[in-house]
Amino acid sequence: MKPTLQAVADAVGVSRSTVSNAYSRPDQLSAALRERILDAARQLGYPGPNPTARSLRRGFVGSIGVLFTSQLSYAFTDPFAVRFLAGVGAAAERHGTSMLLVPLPPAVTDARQAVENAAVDGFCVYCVADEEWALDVIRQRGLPFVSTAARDDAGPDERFVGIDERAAARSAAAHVAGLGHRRVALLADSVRPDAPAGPLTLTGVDQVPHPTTRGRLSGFADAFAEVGVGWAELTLVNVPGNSRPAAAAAIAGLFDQPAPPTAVLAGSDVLALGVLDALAARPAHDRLSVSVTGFDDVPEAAAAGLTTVRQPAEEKGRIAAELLLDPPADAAAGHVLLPTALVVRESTGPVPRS
Amino acid sequence: MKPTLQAVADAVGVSRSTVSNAYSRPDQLSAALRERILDAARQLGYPGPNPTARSLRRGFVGSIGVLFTSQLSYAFTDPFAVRFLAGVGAAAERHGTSMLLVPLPPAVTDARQAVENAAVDGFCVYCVADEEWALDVIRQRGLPFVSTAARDDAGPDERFVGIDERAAARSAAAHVAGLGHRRVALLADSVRPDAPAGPLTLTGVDQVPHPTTRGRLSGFADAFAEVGVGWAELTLVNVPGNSRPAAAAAIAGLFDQPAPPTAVLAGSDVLALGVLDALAARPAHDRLSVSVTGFDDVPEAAAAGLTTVRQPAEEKGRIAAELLLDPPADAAAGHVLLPTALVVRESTGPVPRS
DNA sequence: GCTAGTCTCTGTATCGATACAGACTGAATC
DNA sequence: GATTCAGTCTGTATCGATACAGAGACTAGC
Repeated sequence: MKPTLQAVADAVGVSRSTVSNAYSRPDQLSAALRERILDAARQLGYPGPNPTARSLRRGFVGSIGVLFTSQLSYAFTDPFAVRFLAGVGAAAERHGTSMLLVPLPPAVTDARQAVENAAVDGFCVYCVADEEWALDVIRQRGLPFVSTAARDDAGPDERFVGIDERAAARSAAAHVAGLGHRRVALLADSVRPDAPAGPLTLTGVDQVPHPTTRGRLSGFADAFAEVGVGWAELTLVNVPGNSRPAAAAAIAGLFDQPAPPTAVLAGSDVLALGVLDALAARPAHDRLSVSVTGFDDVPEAAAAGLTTVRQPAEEKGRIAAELLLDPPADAAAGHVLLPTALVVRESTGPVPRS
Repeated sequence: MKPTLQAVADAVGVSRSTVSNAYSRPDQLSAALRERILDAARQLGYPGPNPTARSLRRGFVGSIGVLFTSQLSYAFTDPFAVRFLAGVGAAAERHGTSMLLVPLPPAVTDARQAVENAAVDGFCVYCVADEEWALDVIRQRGLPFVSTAARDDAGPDERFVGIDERAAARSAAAHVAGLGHRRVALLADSVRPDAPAGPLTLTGVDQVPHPTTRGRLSGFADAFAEVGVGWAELTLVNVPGNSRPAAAAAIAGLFDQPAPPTAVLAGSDVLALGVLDALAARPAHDRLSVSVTGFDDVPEAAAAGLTTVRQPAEEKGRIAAELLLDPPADAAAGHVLLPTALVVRESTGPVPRS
């Protein structure tokens, strides 16, 4: 058994408080005694104050949780998520705070427990799918958090960093619409919680529970409504999970239909790259005639010539962590909107005449 | 103030133990009482057992630390490190364990503290630079750990997962030597703790403190010794920090010398890609005539046509976490050597005649 | 009717530290 | 010589839970 503070105190013949002070408040005792104590501690093999006990007594932990409302493994697969993490890490580094990555089991009950058990001082919630339950747990625990999705029911003191999803998505769709495309597929991750992969019919975009996805799909719809293409005429495709293979699989059947889409608007670059993968496996005709857009502008998008919407990834993470670690006094400053930009590359072009 | 277990116990009129059992050991009380307790807890807004207090009492935390002996920000910049993390994450996910990423301040004293204060049950130490001090702290704390660098002074029960660095590096160097190269530069991160960027003279490879770097440089040297090129004839170049720009900057001056190297062997893909960046900024002649090899085989290496040594990144992370989370009974099984393979691409070719 | 055994629930000790009020000492001030 | 004060150190209460031994009540078995 490792010795405790008490053991060191006994060895030196001082009180426990004094040993504690030797570690945590050196100004509270003479330098000589402090040296004697640290020497004795070394000699006994005392590992230093127990971090858990310290946290309990002090009332804070010194680490923040990062929550991905999807399998943790996905987080490392999506370059955007990785850049986001890098941003959080940079801010954490500056504050001397650690980051706890909490994997969420698939079953909601277990996932709730995971969030309940996380020893952290607050959460950065990176929103992928439906995370309302996670926010509930965090609120219940009374912990502060920063979300990356704008939610209507957000309380006044709930912090947020993100983009105007709807306007950003609209810019991409307007570009595609401007190129003449009218038969269009919209591709998104987890449109509905338990929907299967592939085409999905919804009466309206308001049926999409996740605010980020809903925002992007709304933006897409806006731009097409403007050129006379209604929601019902757009093909909505669900992908369960934000990964290239999943997107490729979900979209595959679409191009064999009688009147296939001439453009695919994806809710993320990872999905869009999956679409390009699927197209690459098809005859050259398809490959060249279908326009594809993504969202995020990850490094791979540039390499693939993907038209996409750029949003600042690292900054998003950095700001999320900073909003969490030193909250602005002004509530309005707790709500940060980042700029986006449409990046046009080779993956979009005019509708081919056929 | 949030209510505690005691508050719930008082409200229901039972003992604290019983409330605790309602959460942690449902089989210890009747279903009816349990429901009553949980109801009361809901009503009072009790956030559930405090994770810190629970950890203290139970004696374990339920999370493992991942230590990068470099700025945490770098970890997200190196695709190999990201894949490693993904592997750790996958294993952690299966075990229901969280991952704590601990940023290390530049000053060693502060860094030691960071490791001392981390509330974790053990560490995966991803080795980049010198981390002997970190291992000391971990040993002092009596925590288990898994290292990715083979060290000579490792105790019998110290776990390890890695590759035969020397043999792997040798295979790359032998390939380059076989192509006829004799004027060669070796590029590595943090060859010596405080050495500046650029060429560095060492009397021998044994002067390199970090075991991984030493292993790789030894392997490079082995292959060239075999074709009659001694250590003194090789140009050793130090890069402070494992990043593309740092590598590009460190190597830049080399090609303006009278007899520039015809090949550069880098200790990692990130460094090698930096060398390619530097070459891309030079006249076509240089670009085409210098052979470059990397190490790791990150996805970007394939895209860049980089000849490199492949090692399984995710598996390394996964196995590291598994060795930590359920240690093999047999000590020998705690020492895992992964396979490597030389991947020849376009970045290496015969020495140009000039 | 008595002993055993099972279910529930309680009470006390404990995990390992930090906070805070106060005691003591010796020097400086008037 | 009394007062003040800074500098050190101690003692007790506390952070919020879980472990474990054991007390009662109740059912079974003989």
